Amino acid sequence: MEYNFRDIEKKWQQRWVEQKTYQVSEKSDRQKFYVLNMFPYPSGAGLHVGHPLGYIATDIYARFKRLQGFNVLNPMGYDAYGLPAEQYAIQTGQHPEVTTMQNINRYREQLDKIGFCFDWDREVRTCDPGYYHWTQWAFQKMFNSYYDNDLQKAQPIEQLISHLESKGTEGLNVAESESLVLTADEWNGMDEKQKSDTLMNYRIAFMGETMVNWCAGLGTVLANDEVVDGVSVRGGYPVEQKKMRQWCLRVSAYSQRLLDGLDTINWSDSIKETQRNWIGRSEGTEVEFQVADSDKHFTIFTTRADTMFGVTFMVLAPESELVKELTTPEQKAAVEEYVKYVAGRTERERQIDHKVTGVFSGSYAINPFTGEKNPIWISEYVLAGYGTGAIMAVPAHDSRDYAFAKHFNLPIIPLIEGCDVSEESYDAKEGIVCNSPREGVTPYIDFSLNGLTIKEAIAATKVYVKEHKLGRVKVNYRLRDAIFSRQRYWGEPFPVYYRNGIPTMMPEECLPIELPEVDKFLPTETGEPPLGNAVCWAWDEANRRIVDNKLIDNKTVFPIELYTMPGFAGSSAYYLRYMDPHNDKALVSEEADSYWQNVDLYVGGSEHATGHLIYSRFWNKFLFDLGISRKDEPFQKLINQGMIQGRSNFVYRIKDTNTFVSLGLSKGYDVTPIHVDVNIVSNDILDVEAFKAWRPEYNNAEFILEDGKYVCGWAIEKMSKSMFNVVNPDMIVEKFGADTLRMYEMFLGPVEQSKPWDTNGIDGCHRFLKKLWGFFFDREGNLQLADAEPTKDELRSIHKLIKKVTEDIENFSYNTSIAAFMICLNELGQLKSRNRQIMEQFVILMAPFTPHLSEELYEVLGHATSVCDAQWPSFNEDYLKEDSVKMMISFNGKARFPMEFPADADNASIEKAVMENPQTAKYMEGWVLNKIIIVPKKIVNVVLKK
RNA sequence: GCCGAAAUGGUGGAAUGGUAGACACGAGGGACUUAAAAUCCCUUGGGCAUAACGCCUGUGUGGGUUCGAGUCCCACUUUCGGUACCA
Repeated sequence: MEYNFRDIEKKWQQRWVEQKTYQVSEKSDRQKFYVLNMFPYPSGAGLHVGHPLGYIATDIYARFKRLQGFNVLNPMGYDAYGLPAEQYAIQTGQHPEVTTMQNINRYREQLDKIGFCFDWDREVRTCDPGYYHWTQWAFQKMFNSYYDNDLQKAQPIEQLISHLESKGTEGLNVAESESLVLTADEWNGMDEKQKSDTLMNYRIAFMGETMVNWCAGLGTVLANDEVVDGVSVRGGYPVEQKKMRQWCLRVSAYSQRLLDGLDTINWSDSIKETQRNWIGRSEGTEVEFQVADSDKHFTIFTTRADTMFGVTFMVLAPESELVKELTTPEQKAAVEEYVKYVAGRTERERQIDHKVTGVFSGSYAINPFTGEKNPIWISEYVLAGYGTGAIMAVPAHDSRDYAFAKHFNLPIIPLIEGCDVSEESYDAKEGIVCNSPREGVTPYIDFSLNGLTIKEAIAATKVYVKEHKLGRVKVNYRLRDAIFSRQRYWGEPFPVYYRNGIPTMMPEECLPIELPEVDKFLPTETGEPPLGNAVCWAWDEANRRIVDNKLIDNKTVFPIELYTMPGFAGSSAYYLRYMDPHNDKALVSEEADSYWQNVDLYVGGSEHATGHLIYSRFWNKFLFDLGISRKDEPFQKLINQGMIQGRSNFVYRIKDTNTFVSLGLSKGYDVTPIHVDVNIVSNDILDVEAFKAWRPEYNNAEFILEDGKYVCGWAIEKMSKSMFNVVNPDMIVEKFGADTLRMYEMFLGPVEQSKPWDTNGIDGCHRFLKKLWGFFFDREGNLQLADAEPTKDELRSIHKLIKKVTEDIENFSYNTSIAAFMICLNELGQLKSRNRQIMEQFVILMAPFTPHLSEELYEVLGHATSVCDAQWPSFNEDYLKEDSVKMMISFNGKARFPMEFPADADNASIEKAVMENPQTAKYMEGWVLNKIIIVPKKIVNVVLKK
């Protein structure tokens, strides 16, 4: 009887739904296990074979854990807000909700065919009001919180307000945009608007006037991780820097906790390292510089405090507030022109050419160590957003300062003994300090670094600076606050209205504030975001509801925020929502949260390292501070599945003809390689007739064949429609079945590794499943199992498998456990085994990989319950013991011949047997025995000397 | 530039410091069949042999540690990710 995978898979998929096999509840005595995939954005193109890779890996682990007795949560949902749906809406007028729902349905259809054990009752969609209710809610909580640096924790804003009321900013150690100094009287004397503006300096969700990545092509601002190489990740439009009023999240407040938390979680070193770099902690010193002939002063940040004596000029960022202040009247025109030039440069231009540009401000700063007057320059190589936006330049020991000094002919003072700075700067942090101060120069201060190592010099300078109140030790982080508003339609609306220009939160009980309908998805004619097109988008404060715009009177009816939230808003806490997805009273109930805790295993691509995986950790830490989330870190273990690349095929057309020449013969011709649809190529052999039918222009194509076949070339490229190398999982399921697809995707190689999809090898897995089927049934369909007690050989074979598969699944080494299945089945085949007990264990071991087939065979074996509720077999070491062991005899490390010994042979008897073996004498000729090294069950190495 | 990962047959990939190339694909040969499909068996890193199934060589390159190195150490080359005027 044939292995009819179509009927089997259909039958079990139906039964799983009917019997709610995958429904889980937190009301369980069993230990919990939470596995999670990064939920997909449902794109219009549907799933290709690369998408399910991570889902299958997770599914196998989830099923394995369930068989081991855990109560496993394995949910799935959709990250449904996003740009592509909106772009499509702008082009076609189709509402993004309509296309999004279509795409979701298509995804679901495709996912259902692969046989996942998702609990679909827990599905979430970020665009669902019941879901984004809690996104809005969290935003309001962030608005109403500030970050206390002493407690390292978010606190209610009311506490800060009462502090300001009684003490002003005195004794305040909190995360802030800029450090303000206020007395209690000053605070109490402020009007409502001033107070609101001041609090924005402290709120965790705040409105700030900041430099943003403005993408004109998309008509919106973007977060740093959404910009790569100066262009937008989506669409590749140029991005420029622009100062705009935006909602921001004070992610930077959590920098240290985000850094420290990395040590407590089980993620790959490379991802942790990427996050550490992104957070970019740097310990340094802030030093005050007095401006010459003026009472003005400013602060710089440096990690090289040891180089104070080598400063020859100062540099300000062109966007710095200091520029205006320090420019002298004579230089005003030149500086203004330069600032204008820099403003006109896009991010991309700045990144591509590092041109040395700059202008002199006219002012000088007094070096507190040397007393020298250093000219203050303005240059784009200093960034406004990092440190203080001002630096001290030490051209001898910083390559950027060096290039600048060379270009503008500024002095260069070497500070390390023996370093040569005639051609380039000496950036290394090694050597002995000299010229600090220089010989022959009257010391300005009583302080010398000469003779110290750089490390010592940095430490000594820090102490000096602190003691003499010249500055302070400071830790800087590269991590920036996240820009949290987007000028788009298809996102979560802000639950905020403007009460006389003051951003005001709508009452918590009124959430969710639903996304209004608009007739156009483009910005309004006056340049407002798309929500400006909404007719019904005003807040009636008294009646606490949304009303028509026309009613706005700014007395009782006020305008509502037109911005929407960015993509990461909805994806930051979705793992909590899965625990309790239908709760309309809370993000997650205490009961569900304390049972499920956090995600034990998270699987997704490493491209989210500096985006989602930072935001999510931040968001979770905030909720942890609020007592909502139980764990400080949301994802305990992270596996980054590799990308599935495409394997493209090429045909070779001889130039200016319609003749195609096979790969092996193409060298003799002048040919153009042309991508050909991989679906009409099999094992690199082109289906010539299908090719002719593929495109009209190939109707009358001619071919030069080799051995009667047309062999195609191939290359590994990104999987994309334009390369004709997209392989769809539905087609594979249709042809080979879901179990084969699941198995083959895992057989391709380690989950974490990127690899090309090659349909060619799938036959091997399919054949294996057919073979397994053949173990149960003969040609006529009669069950051919024996009820006998298993033999020793059978037991050894299956227990070897149990051991291997159990260990491999724990290590996500799925490809090797599949190999083990194949080996075991071959062994059982050689033993002519049809033992019922053995096969039952085999079927259970296979269940995570091939759930449909395992269910069917489990039923055939006479079980009325699902194989999901079977018990994972445990192995017995006793069965693994062999009667005899084969060992390789080697001489001086070179393997020579094998010998067999009784399993319990001791070293002495092995040595004796080896030395008595006639072959040994041959290899020992001309040598003297030195020693014999015996590696149990592996090798006997006879070490010889002359 | 900096950080990270990797490099093994025609291909995907296996190898707690212990017979390198498991398992699979592909390829070649054979069996069954009128034929094809399906299935099964044999061979398959390279070279030299094939009278003697034996010898040599082989995991990016060059060194080192070790009785023994794909694996550990040092230097280099290449590839792929990430990141970048972050002071």
